[in-house]
Amino acid sequence: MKLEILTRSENQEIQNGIIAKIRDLMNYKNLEPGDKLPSERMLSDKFGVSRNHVREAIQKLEFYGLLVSKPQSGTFVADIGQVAMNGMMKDILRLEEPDFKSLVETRILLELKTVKLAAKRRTEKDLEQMKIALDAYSEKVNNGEDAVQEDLLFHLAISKASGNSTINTLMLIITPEIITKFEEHHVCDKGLAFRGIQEHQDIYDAIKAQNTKLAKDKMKVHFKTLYQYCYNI
Amino acid sequence: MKLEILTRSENQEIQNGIIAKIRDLMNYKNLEPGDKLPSERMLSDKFGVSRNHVREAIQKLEFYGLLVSKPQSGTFVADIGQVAMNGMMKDILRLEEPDFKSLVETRILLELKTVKLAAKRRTEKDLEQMKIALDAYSEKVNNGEDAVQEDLLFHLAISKASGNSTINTLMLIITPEIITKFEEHHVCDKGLAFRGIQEHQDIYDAIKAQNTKLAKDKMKVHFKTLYQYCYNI
DNA sequence: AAAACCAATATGGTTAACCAATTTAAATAA
DNA sequence: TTATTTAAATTGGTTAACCATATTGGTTTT
Repeated sequence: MKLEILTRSENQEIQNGIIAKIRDLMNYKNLEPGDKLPSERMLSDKFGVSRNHVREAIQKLEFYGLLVSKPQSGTFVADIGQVAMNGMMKDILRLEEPDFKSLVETRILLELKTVKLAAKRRTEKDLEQMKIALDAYSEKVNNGEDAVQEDLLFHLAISKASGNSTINTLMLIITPEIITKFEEHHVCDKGLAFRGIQEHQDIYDAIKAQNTKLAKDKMKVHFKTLYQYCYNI
Repeated sequence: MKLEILTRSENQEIQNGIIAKIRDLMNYKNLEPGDKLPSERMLSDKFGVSRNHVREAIQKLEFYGLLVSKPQSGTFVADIGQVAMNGMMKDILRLEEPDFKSLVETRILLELKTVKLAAKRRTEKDLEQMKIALDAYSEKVNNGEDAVQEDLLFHLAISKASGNSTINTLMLIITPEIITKFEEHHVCDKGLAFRGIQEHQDIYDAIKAQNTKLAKDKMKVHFKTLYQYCYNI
């Protein structure tokens, strides 16, 4: 419970500590792109932490594209200059848990653009998938059940229809957070859900008709309540 | 070299395989939100893979918010329904390496909105940071050096000034990929870079003046060349 | 002197053993 | 029978040992 959160943030702290030490080392040694980092064992020894922690820190930096590990060879500085390296390190270290408002704001701005792309590029198969998600949502709502998941799945189907794999990935990253926060803040009441059926249908129709402007407008309507909620919190 | 990529994609494959097996197990056992997954040892035994692989797969699913691990207790299905669970699992398994076009497209749509937020919310400290990044860029370009990193750092400073932590995180995720692809595709020639100085200055001035519309327009100008390049590739 | 070869070393990745804490259930007391 | 205590088993996390291979330095051969 509370301990779990504590240890988790503690872990985050020591991992960030290691990342900071790696950054300092890279600056001190003036490591340039392509240069090799000391081995994981040396780093764990020098920093006085376990090799696993070093590995995890390196993997995180690898995720952000700052390092590249080659098996049986070493870990290398990615092809990114020292300035960008320091700047991104700083950002990564200051990464905070995204707040609800910024999540919703980002989702809205992403989806308003995504729905236009979807209307432009959707294939027949995309339409099928969206229809399935739409029906699943309607059924849940009509049965008086909670339908937050089906709601988000419909929106994910749209992002997939946008034909933009990056957007799809980003939506995938923020969606679970949104679901969690939605349920925390009790965003979706029954009335909202019922209205949602028609709104979803409108969006679907606009995408099917490949009417980009209408699709965006309908999405705007759909987000109206959420938008107000977001800016009054 | 090529082997490295091969083994990497192989790893990806077995990890995806494990994720698929976890999904099947969850469906077969009808696991609901809050239910406990079999222990890592049991899973590694049942699937015939090492416990580390199971752990990594679980951690990936944890990153996407589908599972929650509690120390000395177990791994639990997140508070997300079976429908959403299956949908997201499917998406995660089909995650592909983002292509250049979708990366650029996403960056443009994100930044056109971000710059407006930045113009609205920027603090004095944000301005300072942006100025530093701006000067660093100018200096590199005037010295005839490559300035892709400094360019991106300026844009990251904008996203930070937007006051939206989620956008900042997403930008942070796609930036390294963009840098890499830029250098692969040789997007930035000298002429472009020189023009970039004035364009950056214009954007900075607009943000400083808190003129949201102007800021967006100047950003559009800045992206014009990139935009064309992106849609003619 | 230069090139080719080989063994020794160093490296990231993998597997197995270990730990602290939590959960479970059995034993005991009421 | 029920409530309480306690000990054993289970769990995710951590540490240490192990593996296959790329790299390196020296040796030999041409």
